[in-house]
Amino acid sequence: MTSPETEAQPRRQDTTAREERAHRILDTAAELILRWGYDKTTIDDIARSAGVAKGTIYLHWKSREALFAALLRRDRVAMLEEVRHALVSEPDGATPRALFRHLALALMGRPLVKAALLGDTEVLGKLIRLKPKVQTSAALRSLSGGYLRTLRDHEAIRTDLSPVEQANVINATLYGFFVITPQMPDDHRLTDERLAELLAETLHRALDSGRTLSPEQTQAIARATLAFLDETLGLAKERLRLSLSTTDLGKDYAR
Amino acid sequence: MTSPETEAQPRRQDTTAREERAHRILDTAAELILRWGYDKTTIDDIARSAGVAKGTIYLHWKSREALFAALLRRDRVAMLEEVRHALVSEPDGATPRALFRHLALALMGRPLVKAALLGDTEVLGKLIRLKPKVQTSAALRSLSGGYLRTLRDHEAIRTDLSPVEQANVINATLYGFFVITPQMPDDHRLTDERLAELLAETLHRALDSGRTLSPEQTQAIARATLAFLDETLGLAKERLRLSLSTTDLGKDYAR
DNA sequence: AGATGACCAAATGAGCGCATTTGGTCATAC
DNA sequence: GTATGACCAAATGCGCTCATTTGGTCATCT
Repeated sequence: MTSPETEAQPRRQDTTAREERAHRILDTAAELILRWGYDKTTIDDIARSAGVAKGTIYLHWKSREALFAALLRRDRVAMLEEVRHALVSEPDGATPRALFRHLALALMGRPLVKAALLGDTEVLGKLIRLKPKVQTSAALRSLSGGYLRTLRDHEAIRTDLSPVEQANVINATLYGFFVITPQMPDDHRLTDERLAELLAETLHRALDSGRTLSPEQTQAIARATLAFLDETLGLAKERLRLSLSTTDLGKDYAR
Repeated sequence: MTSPETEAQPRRQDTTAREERAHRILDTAAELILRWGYDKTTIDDIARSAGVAKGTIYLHWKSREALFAALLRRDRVAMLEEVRHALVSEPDGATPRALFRHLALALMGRPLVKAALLGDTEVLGKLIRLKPKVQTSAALRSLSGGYLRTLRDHEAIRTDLSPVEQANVINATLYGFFVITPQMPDDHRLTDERLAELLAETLHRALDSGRTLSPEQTQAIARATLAFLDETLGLAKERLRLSLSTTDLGKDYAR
């Protein structure tokens, strides 16, 4: 017997090849959106550049918007993984400071994520212009939530500032460094590494409690930091999965 | 003898009344530009609201653009004077930290100066859109120049960061606090006073050398801080004077 | 002289028609 | 089942017109 439809997995041809194609399409989309911006990047362009027919793209995503959502999400996951990798290789261990530094550095190398964070209409065009709502995504929310509290509980950061105040400082500083960079006069421009270092140091000085931590506490902080990162990463991965799965061409991409 | 034209001052009627009228016009312009934005605020509107004829406005400024330049400059001078006043009344004396705090607070109360600083096209419209050049005005330049060096020389601020790096930190942080504020979710919003305090403290921690200064050094810092402020203020006043003098309807308003 | 507002050239903006493009579908081919 | 591209309704962009508005001037009045 051939047992035609009792397959657990709905048999689809070469799942790997499908995924590869999806990524190829996203690669092309990334290239085009960075060159021409969202508004001027058409599905036809992407299909042609990726060497597939237009219809094929709609076998992967239900709309143009969904494709770009997937693109953004993929980039975000890649960035977070990059951060995670750098963080575990960090000699000092996973300190908040190291987290900020690697996060900043990774962000600078991801123009798409950066554009999304800054709400850059130049690149993201109407994708943003029409919904400037959810920008401050769940990431920062959850950051100002759980992680900050944990750091406070361990007295790794100051307790004389409320979590809301600390979130403001973090947001503002992070944001400021990214907005100001491209518009500094040439003779004031620093390397990405230096900027990331300065940003991390500024936040460190702004928030650090200054007290010397016991090895146990340091360990706990490192664990919490990685846990926070993994949580964020997991969430981002889940979102990405939704954006890539064929079965579920969900219509919700709230960033 | 009536000595008709040997008067030293070219006799013009009631200089005071003229100035008052100029300010009344600027007041109306300020109100209108904040309500409707630069693009939608017409000379006719201003004239009508200020109770003068359109021609009269052109007795004060040679163009619409010149009028708004005067407006910006007047606001900047007022803001700097406000800062100066707050700074000399400061119990701690004129520390850089107090300077930043008062500057931030004053800035928050001056939507026009803030809009100019942030390049807010919503308010300033084409006035900015056409010349996004000179934005980072001479103020910040001279700040990163003379004043920072003085602070370094007195070892009031760290010497392990270059002036350029310090300028980046200051710019980014300042900028970040202002950009992020309006777009924070409601439950994360702080008062202007608290924000200014946080900003000043963040910069203080980021830049301060941490060493205890002798009374003489403190004095020197205070003097330098006030001197810097006065220098900036003097420059701003000079610019404003050019924007208000009838004799010289100069065409240069490079911010 | 100082102030005014009618006046004008230029800019702006709304509306319209038309050609092209674009996102998305689906009958067809493999 | 999978991929394709011809196909279509809708959107976009462009050129144009026409009416209104607007910045700026200047003859006139005070």
